[in-house]
Amino acid sequence: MKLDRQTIQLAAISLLNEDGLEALSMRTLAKALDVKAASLYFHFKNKDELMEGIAELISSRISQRLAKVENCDFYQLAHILREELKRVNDSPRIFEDTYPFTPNRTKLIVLGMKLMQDLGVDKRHLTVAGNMGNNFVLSYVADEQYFARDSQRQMPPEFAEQFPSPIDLANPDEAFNYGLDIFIHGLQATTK
Amino acid sequence: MKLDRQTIQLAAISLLNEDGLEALSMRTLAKALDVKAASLYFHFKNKDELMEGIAELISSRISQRLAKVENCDFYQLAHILREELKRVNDSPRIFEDTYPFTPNRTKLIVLGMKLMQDLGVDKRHLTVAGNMGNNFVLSYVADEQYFARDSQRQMPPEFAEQFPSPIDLANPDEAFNYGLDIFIHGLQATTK
DNA sequence: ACCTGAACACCGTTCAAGT
DNA sequence: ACCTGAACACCGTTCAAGT
Repeated sequence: MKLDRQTIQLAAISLLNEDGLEALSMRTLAKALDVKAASLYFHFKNKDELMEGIAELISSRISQRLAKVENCDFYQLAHILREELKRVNDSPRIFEDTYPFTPNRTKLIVLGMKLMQDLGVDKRHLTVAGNMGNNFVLSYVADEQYFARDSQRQMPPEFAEQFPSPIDLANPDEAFNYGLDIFIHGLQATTK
Repeated sequence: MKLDRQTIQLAAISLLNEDGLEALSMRTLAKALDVKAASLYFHFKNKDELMEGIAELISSRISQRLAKVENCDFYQLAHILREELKRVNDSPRIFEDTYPFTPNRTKLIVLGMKLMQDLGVDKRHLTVAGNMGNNFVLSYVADEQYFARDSQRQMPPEFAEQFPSPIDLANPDEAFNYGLDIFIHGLQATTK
């Protein structure tokens, strides 16, 4: 078997999409690649570095898609970010768990802050606002994937009664836009 | 040794505050309690149930504090939530990983939604807005605790240059209020 | 240069057995 | 009722050894 970092990362993503993060071990990954676990350590220093590579790979996909968008605004960034995160099961957890300043991720962070500046956000607030926007999308996708996984563990019935037919994760696109609106209007309201 | 769920949960919180979540195993916890790992399974079905108990314990602390506040508004809920989460290292991760509808947590969710309704949020939007508010505080505390842990792994210097002297996690209280303002003003702007 | 066998020090969990 | 010994099936990681 001829391994390289790319094929290992892609195999890892396949496993994630089948069984989720907790089923992804160096051993199951090796087995999927028809290789021994120790071999992976020739290509990655450790599991953390592999996870970092996955986050970076996803970030590069996002960068590539963004490059094709002209006059990209913050809405489009948020939507593309969400879409690409959704393509990899448990990606929000992976992003939370890894070092964020790899090349393509840094590009995204810088772009996000630039687009916020275009929205009128003061320079002193950029890091907080950027973090908050990032956290919003990550948490949103995490909730979506959690919801998709356990259609069982829902709200207890007495609870559900109180909030009938809401715009919720059953209407995920609408709900995402609503959340995004809150954030963007909030940004603008606090900069005026 | 006379064990019960409370003492086990408190010992677990102590370990979290010393070495963080990844150092908390059933075995290290048992050792801290001067007992064997198998004993813990008399009191908790499994590790997940223990984690759920910890989240519920933190939620009960929050409930107790809130009970003493008269005319509680959404700001105060957010601040007390943040403060109590900060008392337990890696608590945001624990909240994300566990079933949310335990008794005291459910009380907090219902209260949060009520306070949002007071703010003028439409009933149809309550679940999304509630989730978003919850995610905001959890992510914020997670970032604070991450920042406090690795004072090393900072922004790379070329990056830091672009954003001089921001209101960021080095001014955590100010930054939290700024983020909270964004959220609340955004809520109000999208309900008008 | 790239992969493996074999080991090390861990995990969560179960369950018959002890008191 | 409450705890333990001993085991099972896993982890991530290392490293001498193979090709």
